[in-house]
Parts: sequence; structure tokens; C-alpha cells
Amino acid sequence: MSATHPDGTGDASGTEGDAALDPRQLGAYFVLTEAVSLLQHQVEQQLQAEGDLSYVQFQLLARLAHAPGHLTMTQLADGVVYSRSGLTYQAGLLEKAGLITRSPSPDDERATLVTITDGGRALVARLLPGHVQVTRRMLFDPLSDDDLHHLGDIMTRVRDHMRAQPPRSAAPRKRRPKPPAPPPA
Amino acid sequence: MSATHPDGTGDASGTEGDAALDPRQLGAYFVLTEAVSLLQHQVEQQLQAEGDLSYVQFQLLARLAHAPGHLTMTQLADGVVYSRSGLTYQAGLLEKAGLITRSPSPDDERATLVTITDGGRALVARLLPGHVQVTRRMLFDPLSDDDLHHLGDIMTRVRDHMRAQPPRSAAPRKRRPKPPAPPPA
DNA sequence: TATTGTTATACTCTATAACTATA
DNA sequence: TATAGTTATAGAGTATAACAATA
Repeated sequence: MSATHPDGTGDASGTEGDAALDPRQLGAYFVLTEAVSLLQHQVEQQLQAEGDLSYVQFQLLARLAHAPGHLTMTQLADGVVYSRSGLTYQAGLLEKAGLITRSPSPDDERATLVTITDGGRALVARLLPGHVQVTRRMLFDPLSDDDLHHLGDIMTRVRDHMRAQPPRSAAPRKRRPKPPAPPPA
Repeated sequence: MSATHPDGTGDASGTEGDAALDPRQLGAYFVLTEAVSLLQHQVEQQLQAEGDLSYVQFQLLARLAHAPGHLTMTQLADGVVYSRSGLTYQAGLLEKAGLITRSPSPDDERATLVTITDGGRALVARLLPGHVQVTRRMLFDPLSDDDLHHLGDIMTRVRDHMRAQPPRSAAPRKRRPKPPAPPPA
């Protein structure tokens, strides 16, 4: 976190070739993220309080509960974004809690099949009403049927658009290469 | 979280006393959180790559940049949700990076006034175009003017509704009380 | 006594790289 | 060689509680 070149040149405004967001877009963006952040916070509170689960853990369980059969680790990770090791960590916790089981796949010996247990299903079932209640109270109470329709429609298009986006080479700088330190002795 | 279908277990539906979400609401909710999660991830990547800032840090700086004068720690924390100590931690990082300064308030000797430095403003200015570009590419490209209007309107109402919500006593269980261990000897 | 902010500490989570084993 | 998953480890972030200073 370095304030690289703090040269005070006001280069924020649209002189860069790429058009900037207009105020309405910026406003919509800010209010969207703010609202979702508030919602997420409440949801996390509820899941933690009633089920001792983090949001990610709930997502993983819900995903498994909705899936037809088993999922491999990779399939399970897909869409929950983070690294393999992160999933291994969470799966370890969930397995220790008796909410899922892991077993080798018969099709591909490298793969691990993840299965939700009855306990896992029960927990999801137990948490879902409260989850839904929070969501409704926070998100849907102020919305009309028409709003709901619009919101679902809009965000579906946005989501599909996002999913279709290529990984985008536009990541200009890699974190920091960090030369490998020579091993001692 | 595939937005689409509700769920096979059926235990979400209204047998609990409180009305459950209907499939369309559930779908809208899932797709909303999924889309925002994807967006946030991209935004975080960009801020990290181009400015070595976390999203929270950027939010804090942006908040300061927009504020008329100084903000106290408490004012700054408000809306970014987390604990005082968390803010102190982040403020420490930002101050060390020369992006903000902290000074005692003349009005209230207990309070600390946070001020964004020129370097901080410059950094925000430098990051904003890319930030905006990611946001536009991910969020606004697939949206019409009409969509944008609806989205802003809807989420503003949602946000206001959320902000107006009382802290809600409905937090049934506190984390875990954990009895204080008696100090040894 | 209540409030503002800091500190100390413990814990959770995520990411990177090295590793094993299968394909 | 590439892929699936795990492990080790390090780092960032957050929360809790105890604390000091001020209102």
C-alpha cells in the first residue's frame, strides 16, 4: 500500500480515453454495494447466531443441498471463487462438524466427491427460514412485485454478462514476484 | 449459487409461521448476491493491482475524499460496519502509508479527527478511473438507461429501508457467553 | 458513569507454493 | 505434462476485552 506517485494531478475525471461513469451510474453503484453490504452483514449475523456457520460455509452447504448427487471439490469451489486450499480448509471444518463427507471418486481417482450428510441437510433446513426471514425483512419488504421483477431481471442479465466475461488480461501488474529466498544451509 | 431454481427439499416453503420467500424472491436474492460477489472480486483485484489497496481501505479513503472536512473515527467507521479496533487497525495502515493523518479534535478531546492527505486524494484519483472502468464493464454494460434508473431507484429504497431498521432484538443467541476463567493465583 | 479511541490477543480466513497421486 | 486435492505456512483482517483519557 504505497501512495505511489502522489502528484495531486486530478486525473480522476474523464480525460483518460475511457468514459467515466456518470453521476447516476456512480450513485447506483454505491447504493448497490452499500445495500448488499448491509444485507450480508445481517445474514452473517443470523447464520452465525443460529447455526454457528459462516456465510461461505452456508453457501457451500446450500450448494450441496441443491445439487442432485455429489460434487467434486472443484465443482463445489466453482462460483465460490476462492482457492483450492481455501476450499480444503472449509471442507475440513464442515467434515469435522459432521455436515459433509468426502470420499474418492470412482470415475477419477484424483477427484474427491463431497456429500452432504443428513445432519448437514438438517442444518440447512433449520437455518433457511431465518435466513429467508432476514432477507425478506431487509431486502424485499420495501419492494413491490414490479420492483422484484425488475431486480431479478436486471441482476440476471448482469450476472450472465459477468460470467461470460473473459478473465480479462487487463490485470496489468501481478502482485509482486518476490524472488525466492535461498534455503538456509 | 445458481439463481434459478428454489430448492428440492421444500423445507423453505411456508410451514414455519413466517411466510417464506417465493421462488422468484429467492432467485432474485441469489442472483443479486452472486452478481455482487463477482463484481466485488473484480473490483478488489483492480484496487490491489493498481493501488495496493484493499476494498475497505479504498472505501475509507473515498469516504474521506468526499467528506467536506474531517471525520472522527466513529463517523468514519459508521457505515463501514466493523469494530472500532478494526478501524484503528486500518487507519494505522493508511496513516503509515501517508494517505491519512490523525489529530486530536479541538471540540472533543476524546475524539480523533481523520484527514485525508494530498497523497491520499491523489491515490483515490488515480484508482477511480480503473475502478469505474471495471464497474462499468461488469455492471453497466449490459444495462439500458431504463435498467439503470430502476436499479438505482430500487436499491436506494432498499438501502434506506435497511438503514431505518432497528438493530432488531431478534438476535436470539449471543455468540457463546464463555464464562470468565478465574485468574490463577 | 458513558463515550472515544487504542492496545493486546486470539482467531478466522485466504493465498502461495510445494507436494502427492492420478490422467 | 497437466490436473485434483492436500498440506504448510504466512499474512491480512476482524472481534473481544481490557485499558486510558475525556465528557
